Amino acid sequence: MWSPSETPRPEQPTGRQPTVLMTAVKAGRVNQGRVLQALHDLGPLSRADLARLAGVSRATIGSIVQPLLERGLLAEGEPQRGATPGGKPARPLWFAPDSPPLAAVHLVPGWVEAALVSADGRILAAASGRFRVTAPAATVVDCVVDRLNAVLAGSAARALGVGIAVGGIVESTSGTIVACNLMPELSGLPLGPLVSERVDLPVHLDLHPRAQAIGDRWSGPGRGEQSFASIYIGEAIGAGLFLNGAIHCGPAGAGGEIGHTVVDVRGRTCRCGQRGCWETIATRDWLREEAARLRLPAAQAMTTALLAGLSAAGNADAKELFERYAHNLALGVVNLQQILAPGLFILHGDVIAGGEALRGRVERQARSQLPPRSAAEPQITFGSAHDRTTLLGAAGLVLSQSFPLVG
Amino acid sequence: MWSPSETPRPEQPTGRQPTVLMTAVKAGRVNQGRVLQALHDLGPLSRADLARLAGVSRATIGSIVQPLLERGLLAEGEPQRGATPGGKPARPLWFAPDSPPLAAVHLVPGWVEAALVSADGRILAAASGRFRVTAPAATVVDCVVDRLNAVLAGSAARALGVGIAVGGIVESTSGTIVACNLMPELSGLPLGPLVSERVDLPVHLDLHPRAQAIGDRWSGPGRGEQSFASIYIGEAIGAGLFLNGAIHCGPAGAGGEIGHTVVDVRGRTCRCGQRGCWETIATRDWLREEAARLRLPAAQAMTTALLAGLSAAGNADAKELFERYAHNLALGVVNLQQILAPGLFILHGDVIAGGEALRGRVERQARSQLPPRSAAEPQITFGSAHDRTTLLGAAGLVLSQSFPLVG
DNA sequence: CTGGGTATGTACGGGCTTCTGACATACCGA
DNA sequence: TCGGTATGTCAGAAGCCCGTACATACCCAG
Repeated sequence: MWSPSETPRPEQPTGRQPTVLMTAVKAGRVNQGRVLQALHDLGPLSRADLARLAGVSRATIGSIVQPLLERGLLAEGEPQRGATPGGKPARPLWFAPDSPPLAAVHLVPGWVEAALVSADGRILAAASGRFRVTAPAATVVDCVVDRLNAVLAGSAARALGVGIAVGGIVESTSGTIVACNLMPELSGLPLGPLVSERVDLPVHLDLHPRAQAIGDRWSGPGRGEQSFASIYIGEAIGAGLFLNGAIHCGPAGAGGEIGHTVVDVRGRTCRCGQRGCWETIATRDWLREEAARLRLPAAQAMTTALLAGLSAAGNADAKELFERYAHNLALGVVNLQQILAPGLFILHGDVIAGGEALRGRVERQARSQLPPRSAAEPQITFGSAHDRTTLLGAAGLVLSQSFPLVG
Repeated sequence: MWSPSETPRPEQPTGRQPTVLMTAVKAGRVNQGRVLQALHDLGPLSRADLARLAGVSRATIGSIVQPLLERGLLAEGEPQRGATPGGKPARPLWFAPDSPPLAAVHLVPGWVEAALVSADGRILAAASGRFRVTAPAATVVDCVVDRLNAVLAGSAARALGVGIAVGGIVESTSGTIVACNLMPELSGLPLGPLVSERVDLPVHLDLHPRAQAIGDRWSGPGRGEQSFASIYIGEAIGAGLFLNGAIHCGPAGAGGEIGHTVVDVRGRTCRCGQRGCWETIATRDWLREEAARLRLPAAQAMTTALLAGLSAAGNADAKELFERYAHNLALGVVNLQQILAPGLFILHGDVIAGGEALRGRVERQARSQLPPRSAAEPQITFGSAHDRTTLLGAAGLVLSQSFPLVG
């Protein structure tokens, strides 16, 4: 039961994308999505609150919310007194504790993690497993389905669907892994349909940084934000761009390859073949090389946490390197801000260990590098340390697909 | 009668953006916009064609189109025989020759151009004027209104509205010019409301590169494209980003400042204070400096056309510089492609004079700099030489605002 | 000249959604 | 016990899209 929910119509007179019209029922789904989003953004709200928020009548909100209550996705909380005396107390709406859960998978080279997530973002069950990077595709699929079945077994209610986040290049419309540098066996694998058939649930496949961005939006620092960039800085660098209320996705799932934007055209050669990619000066590898050059202690095991410690302890070389690393990180942020002006940048991965010392430095650097005329100063935030964001985002993929926010 | 058409609701419980819901009538407007877009993309189409294109019944298209016919925006053409024999000949729909026109203004330092544009993108009348860059704001407003009245007088039908494209930083929601480096007198000027009051028409103000992108979309190489970047390369560099069927606009109208993204962090200092902005190696100024360094003939008046000529004539230095310039241009394109993957890049401004020789070089350079795994190779196109695109785009602003394509 | 075939445009009822106004409900305080 | 106030709901109306059926217009074969 493979269901990308929007199968492209088979034949079009021209080669371009079809013109798609708005329908009453589509409008209804969009509105349901907007209400869910508002609840996620602002916490439990009564129908009256939602009506004021959207500028519509309470009756309208009632009719939008009704199907969600009947499906068991939402539930009414205890009546609560408002600030003003008098009046009927409002019954806040919130995600039902026993709502149909969402299944999520995070697949990276050699490792897979599956989880069952409640609609309000709590992880109900989790299971993970390792596999050989060189394992054949079938083994990987088995591993994914195994872990998925393990977490699905823990729930009496049938899950709404499965979201899969993959590190690599994917085509989300067909659910196919186009390429995966570190697991070449998976290239061309239609993982979405395969898993969908085995677990008999709709499956949504997408890029890891994009899922991460959705996770930030649903239950991270991006909550309630209209635009932000969610950047992963680890062995590689990628970004999920949330722009004007929707995750950005180029043709065939491209985009977000911010790690391979050139910032130092005469710099060192990147493994992608280009010179001076951001990755060459902003990943841990760069940090360790520079640390070794400066003969810092434990250079080969250098982390942002260690460096922050050395810097705070007064090591001049470490201090300089720390500042330079912040500068390098800020470079990519600044470029993105100039182009898209998301305003908010949520950093994940290795940098998080650098803590407030690093965050503040990056933010200061970024702001000083931007022209003062910029209306809103960009804000830098770190994701949470125990990084379940991607997993939550994978779950959010299911909701995003079920309730599209934009027509 | 200032009308940004979507005045934000006055008071919200929270500080964030309001939740906005979909309405039947909104859906109707969106569908009207989609139909107009399809017509603009594909030329005159019958109702049956449109129905097939959108996958809906002919009756639906009929009801969508009816109000547009009654408003005089569209008209039925002569019955035309289809390819197959038999059947009632289709009556193609197209923009009415006597449809209500759109007014457009292009305002740059020292110069203003106004035009009356028909709905199908023909320029019906034009007027331009100069003013001193240091002139007070009132003078500039007078100049704009004068030229506007001049072109408006030529039409019996009342115009739908006025679109104004401004080189500078604007806030489109309030119609205010936030800052304008080369005309500091205009900073903070609420040009939109001022003009709207004087000509008694709704006015839509936006950034020059964004208007340019809309122009490309409505009547340029971007026609029918879902995503592309429209880049202006002149004394400065700016970009309008058309992403997934909508023009991208950051908070307060920010974004698109691609000229000040860093590509050569150890390069020369930009006037913005940063080092190695794309502008420092991709504008005409760089070209002339390098030409002078190489002692090329007419270095101080060097243009891409001249350089292309010298290169074709066999001048080795010119050839090398030409290639290097193409490389520099490609740098920005590649970065944008990595981040957003628009797939299509429409270049305007000085570079156009470089002709196919330059276009081909930039495209080749860009493709060679991108990893081969990229699904779709980026395409480079030049705008038309007699560049009326911005003016047409300013007119398109009016339509875009009247018929939003995305709910 | 006539009738079959085909494709276009339109009329009508049905379903879905939101909007408006009115009504029942629930709590507070006098 | 009775106003005052805020919440949630019900019924009717309006707007939009959808499916079907019907009138229209043309070609072509006989």
